[in-house]
Amino acid sequence: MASHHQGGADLLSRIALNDNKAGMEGLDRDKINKIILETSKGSKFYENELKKEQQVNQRIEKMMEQKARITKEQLKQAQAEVDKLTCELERSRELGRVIVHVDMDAFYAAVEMRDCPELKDKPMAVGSMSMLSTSNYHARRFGVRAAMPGFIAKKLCPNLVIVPTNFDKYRAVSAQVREIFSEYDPHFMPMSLDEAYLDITEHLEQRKHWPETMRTYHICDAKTGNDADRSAAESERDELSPVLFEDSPSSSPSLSGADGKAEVFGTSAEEAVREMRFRIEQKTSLTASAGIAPNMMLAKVCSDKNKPNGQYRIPPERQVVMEFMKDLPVRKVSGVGKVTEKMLAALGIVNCDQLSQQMALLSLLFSGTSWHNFLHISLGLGSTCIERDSERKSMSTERTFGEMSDAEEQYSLCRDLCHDLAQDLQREGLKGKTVTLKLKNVKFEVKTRAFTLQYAVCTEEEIFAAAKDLLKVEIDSVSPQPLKLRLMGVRVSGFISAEDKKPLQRSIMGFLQKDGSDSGSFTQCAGSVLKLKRLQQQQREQMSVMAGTDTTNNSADAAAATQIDLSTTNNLSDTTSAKSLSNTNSGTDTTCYFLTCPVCNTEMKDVNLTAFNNHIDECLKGSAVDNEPTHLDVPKEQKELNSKPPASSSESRALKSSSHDPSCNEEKPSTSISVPLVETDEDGDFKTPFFSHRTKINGKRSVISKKKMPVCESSSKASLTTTHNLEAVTEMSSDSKGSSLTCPVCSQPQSTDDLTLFNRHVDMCLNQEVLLEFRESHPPVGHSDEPALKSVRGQCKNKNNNQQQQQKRIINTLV
DNA sequence: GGGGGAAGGACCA
DNA sequence: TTCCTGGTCCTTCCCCC
Repeated sequence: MASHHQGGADLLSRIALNDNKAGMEGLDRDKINKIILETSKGSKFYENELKKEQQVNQRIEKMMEQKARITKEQLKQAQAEVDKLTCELERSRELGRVIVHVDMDAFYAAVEMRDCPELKDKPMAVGSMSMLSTSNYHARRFGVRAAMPGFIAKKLCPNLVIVPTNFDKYRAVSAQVREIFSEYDPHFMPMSLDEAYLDITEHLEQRKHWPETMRTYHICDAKTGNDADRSAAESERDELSPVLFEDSPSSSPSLSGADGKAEVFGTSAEEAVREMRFRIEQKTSLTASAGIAPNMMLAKVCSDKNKPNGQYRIPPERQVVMEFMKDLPVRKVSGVGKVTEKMLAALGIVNCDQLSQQMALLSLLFSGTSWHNFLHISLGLGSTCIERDSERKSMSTERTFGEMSDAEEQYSLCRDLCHDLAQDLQREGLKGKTVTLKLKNVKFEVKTRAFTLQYAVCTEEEIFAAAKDLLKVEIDSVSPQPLKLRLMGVRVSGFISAEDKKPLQRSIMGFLQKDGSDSGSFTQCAGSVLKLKRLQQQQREQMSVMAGTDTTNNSADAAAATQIDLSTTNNLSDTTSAKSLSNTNSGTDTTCYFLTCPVCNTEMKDVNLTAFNNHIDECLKGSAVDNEPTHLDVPKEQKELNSKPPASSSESRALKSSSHDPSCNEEKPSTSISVPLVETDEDGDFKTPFFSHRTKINGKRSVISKKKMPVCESSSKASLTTTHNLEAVTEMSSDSKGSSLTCPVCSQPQSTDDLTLFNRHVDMCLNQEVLLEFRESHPPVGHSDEPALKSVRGQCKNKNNNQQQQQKRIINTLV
């Protein structure tokens, strides 16, 4: 390995030159590594790399210890398992598909050189002083390569020209190339702007019957007509290619047939791919390399084989495949990076032949997925099915900057990131439930902190609400020291499926999104109350519609929304809006609610808690999940409205403090927990999470668990926490920017310097006083040892478990 | 032991 | 002086049934 040549550089395989790239052969590695080391040494980045390197070394040490403990017997057994699996894999080996991997040569650099011919003789790279995206082949001679910071590249090659990236241009060229791809495989799979997998099996089938005219391309005609501004560059095309790729094993068709006007391509796979590359070059003046093989793994390796401007094919014969794999260094395989390479090297495994020799050992040292992957590689197996339109799993945005220690600045940046991300998400119509904050401190240590909401989000306010809480925890954890950051990123994942997306959230968010969002936190709070009031008004209107005839999809939304309305308001002073729906009687138990049975999903209008609990008990006893309850008169329409009963994050808190569950007795945590969650409501978008109908849950778990919510215990209590904050906020906003305000519960003035602290205080008061009162006035129906009810509670708790876990973590950090 | 979330890391272009 | 960005997948840990 390169790094071994360096004295004491054993730890630096991470930082040393990686000559895995095309065009990097035969360099003076020692000299290059020396420069890289000298330039890097002492930097925070270097220190961090050193640390990571040591971690890898420790992993290797552990692995070697493990290896030493392996007995012959174990090895024999493992070998048997490997053999068995090998047989199965062999049997299912598929050689029938023709998979092509196409990779544009030094793409960004090539585009820049094409458009600026004076660059073509110079070593150049695309990127900045901090990071290069790619380099041309002149620069590679100096050891300059992608993923290298520009300032180091400059040390290696003082004459290096660094051109800033121009993604719009690359995207445009990429679109041209993809147009060609789609003619060979309409379902091709783009991997990046410059790379794609194609399955040309069908194309070849048709191609067999094509007349020669359909396989004939004229050397200049194929060029696009809309590139007038590029004509100068194009005129130099013929000179460009050889300069770009001096020692290339060129098979460039346009050059080989330069004297002829037209080129006729054959019907074989090689000819089809050669034609495709020819057309790419004609259209863009850029060259591409390609690999043709029976599967994606092999095709990818092949495309690198004759790079640049070349192609390589592995025919669909097992023997040839195995022969090809034998000498292939494992590092050449996509998915084997420097860490895996180093770990395998420690076991004496460098090429794929050795890999297959050591499979039994590997099966004992690596996880199932890992060694199965190794086995696939060693057999030359890979995916033969190009996964079309695979769904995106996450979306994120991140930014690197100079040291940033000011918390205000950090929050502001966080909001900016959320803004950008929200735009991206909305552009793709995505909503996700998990918000992850990524932080890199000035020592290059990366931290991620995630929070999973019970509902999917996509707006700036929603994402920021979660992200800023995560950020706050991190800032607080080092306080009074400042958090010194160099990167911040925000990610949203856990996208809900199209099915889940449909009814509820969209329509509720729809109500709210009609309003523009304000920027200051106080005005946002005020705005949130206004929005809430408007929502309540809308819900009232919809309620009356529902009570009448209309029970379409929207009504389901409205019903859910109405429930939120009730559960968030009916227990506190602002009963004005709730009155129209709940008859607030003086008696404790007679208050009527609009509720959903967690067992049978039936919605009940104007029921009191006792009746409702009785209903639940009946449902549970009969375990008649889908039976219609007969003891409560429920209008038919309402039953259709219950696809998404609401639950609030506060509910989990309320549950947690339930005095009936011994494990849920920590009053304090449950109050602190609510802080970050309640704060997330500030934008006025409804933050109250819902139990969503996840198909998985529907399919697998008991029906009870999917929507359990002992209403007397959770909904009503939840409302306390949710509402008081809005009220607090109301006061605050009316108070403009006063520095103190009165707690609505204990009536004591509180500082408003920190909204979080204020909310925490109110939560505490509520949980201590109001909840107790509430419990007294609403004793749970039945006794706590009544099995049915217990079970409901238990499962309810379950449902909120993960959130609680997260909350606990936050508390721990806060405390 | 399995499921699921969180956190961190490997790897890719 | 200065070491990216955006994505996926995997592993490990933890908690709960």
